Amino acid sequence: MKPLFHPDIDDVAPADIFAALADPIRLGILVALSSATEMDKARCSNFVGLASPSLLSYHFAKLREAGITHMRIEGTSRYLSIRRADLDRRFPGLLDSVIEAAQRDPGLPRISEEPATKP
Amino acid sequence: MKPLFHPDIDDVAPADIFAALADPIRLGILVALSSATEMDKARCSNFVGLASPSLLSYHFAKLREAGITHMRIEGTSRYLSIRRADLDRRFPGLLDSVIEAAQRDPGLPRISEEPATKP
DNA sequence: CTTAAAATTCAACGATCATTGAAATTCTAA
DNA sequence: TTAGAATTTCAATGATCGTTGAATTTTAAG
Repeated sequence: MKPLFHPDIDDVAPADIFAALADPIRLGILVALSSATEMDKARCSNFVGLASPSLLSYHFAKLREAGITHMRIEGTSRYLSIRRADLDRRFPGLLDSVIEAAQRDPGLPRISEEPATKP
Repeated sequence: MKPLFHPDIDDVAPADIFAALADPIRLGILVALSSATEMDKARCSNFVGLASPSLLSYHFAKLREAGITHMRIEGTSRYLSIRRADLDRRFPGLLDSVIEAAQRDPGLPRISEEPATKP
């Protein structure tokens, strides 16, 4: 289980960021992440509904390798977070306007609320 | 000479914008355009130096079809401008932070000053 | 040890991309 | 009318992309 690669934020070029944002599924992930207060909502397995596990893995890697997200491994699970401090320092204002734009896009795939209660 | 296609700004999805921005040459065009006060600087022929004419044409079309730029035909020349009002209304704050990020990117191709004096 | 859950890896596919260079277009000016 | 400048179009290229499904890895739990 090799440690995951996360680029130094200063090595990230604007074009790399935009390439990572140029996909509806990845924007959907970002939007979901941006309103994930509880930790459960940031667990990768909670993003099924956006795409198949295999495809999700691909998109998670794109976001991570572009410096947008951080991924932490815990047991068999992975937890995602936005690298907000890094991004805000390097690209001031960008993340907020990106999220705001994406949030209002009716075309984005969304995660259904209510992870289903276990009776 | 068919009139150029410019998408309605409301038909432009965030992912389309980011796809158009995911290229260093196009970011270079955007940066140059953003500081083009005089009209001469917005003429397409002033962007040689960024790429070959044929390649420039390709990138101009990408920016235009994504709703980022407007292109006006005048004789054999074309003049470019950023659709700032449209973009600011639809994606508040986005354009400014994009340009700011791109401007500071040392990796972007840039247009040389001084169009060469003719002695 | 066996099983199950979570996630990644891999090979394959068609689609789109950026780039090149040659040919065609469109307009202006001599 | 011809010559030239500005720009686009076209075909070809190799590269990368998003997607699928099957196989694999990794870890925790019975």
